[in-house]
Amino acid sequence: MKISTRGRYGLRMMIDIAEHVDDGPISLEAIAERQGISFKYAESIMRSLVKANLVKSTRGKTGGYCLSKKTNKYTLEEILTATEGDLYPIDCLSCAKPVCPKQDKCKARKMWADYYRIIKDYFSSISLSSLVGNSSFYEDGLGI
Amino acid sequence: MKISTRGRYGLRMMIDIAEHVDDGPISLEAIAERQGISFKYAESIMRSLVKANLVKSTRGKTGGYCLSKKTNKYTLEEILTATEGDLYPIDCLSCAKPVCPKQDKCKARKMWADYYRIIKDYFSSISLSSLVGNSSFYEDGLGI
DNA sequence: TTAAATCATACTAAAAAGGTAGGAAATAAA
DNA sequence: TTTATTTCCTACCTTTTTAGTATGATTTAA
Repeated sequence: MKISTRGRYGLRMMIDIAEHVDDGPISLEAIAERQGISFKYAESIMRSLVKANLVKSTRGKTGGYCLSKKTNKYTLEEILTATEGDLYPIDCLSCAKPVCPKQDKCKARKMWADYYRIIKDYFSSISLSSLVGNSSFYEDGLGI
Repeated sequence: MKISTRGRYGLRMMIDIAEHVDDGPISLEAIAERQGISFKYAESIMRSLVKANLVKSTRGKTGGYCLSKKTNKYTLEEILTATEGDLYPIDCLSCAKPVCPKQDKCKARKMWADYYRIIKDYFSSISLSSLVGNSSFYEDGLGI
């Protein structure tokens, strides 16, 4: 039930970029430094964020990373999914996984499905912007 | 973010006992057999349930396990905590763990704390009885 | 041309998950 | 009282995942 460091660090890295959004491309070295994450590990997490199109990279000297949209357009759901993988509590809820043979008789399945819906809705309801700066979270909603 | 097999199997074992609550002590062999869990692994999970006082055991011939209270008095929160460990998404929310030095500056902490509250409330609101038999979950509430 | 940045692949170590083995202790029934 | 059947206990093993590292190629502004 724990979230991994990839998810936690990835979110912090996104917050870091968001807080320096006016400084042009942010180098990974700066992000890793500020966040206290090793450069190499941060690099591997950042690649997940790039692949998910959550950040844009520019290579070469003065290169770095910047956001691909406004901070209030990001949900934690997409950030966590990109870094952590899907949010299913159990694999058999995923269409991508083989169907559980006991599915029809399973007494717990609906409970897990409802649980998934709740946490997905929660993370979808929180924008990156609500975690940035001094905004004390929940102050501003998504899309504002 | 995945729940482990201990949590899932533990819950199914509890459901199994609840469904055979009138048959006297239920042997682990019968439970493991019905649930398709290896005897030895089921044994290790069951010990967690016994230690948490969720089930009572009787040893010797004709021994087995039975519930220590009525099925509608169990919440999934206590069953999952017993088998899975605490439900904190991140360790630094736990009093038992060392305090995070960045705690005060952490932009994500409140979000994680709220998340924890939501999932804890969810599991606390669901009784074991609501997963037992043909009751299609949510039909009966806790304490009914 | 070069320094500074990302990109890409592969690898390793530690921890957690998942599961097993063997035997001691208790108890009802023969 | 013996025996079969059950739980209890400790220790161990294997596999998977997590967390992190190493090396070098590629890109690009200065």
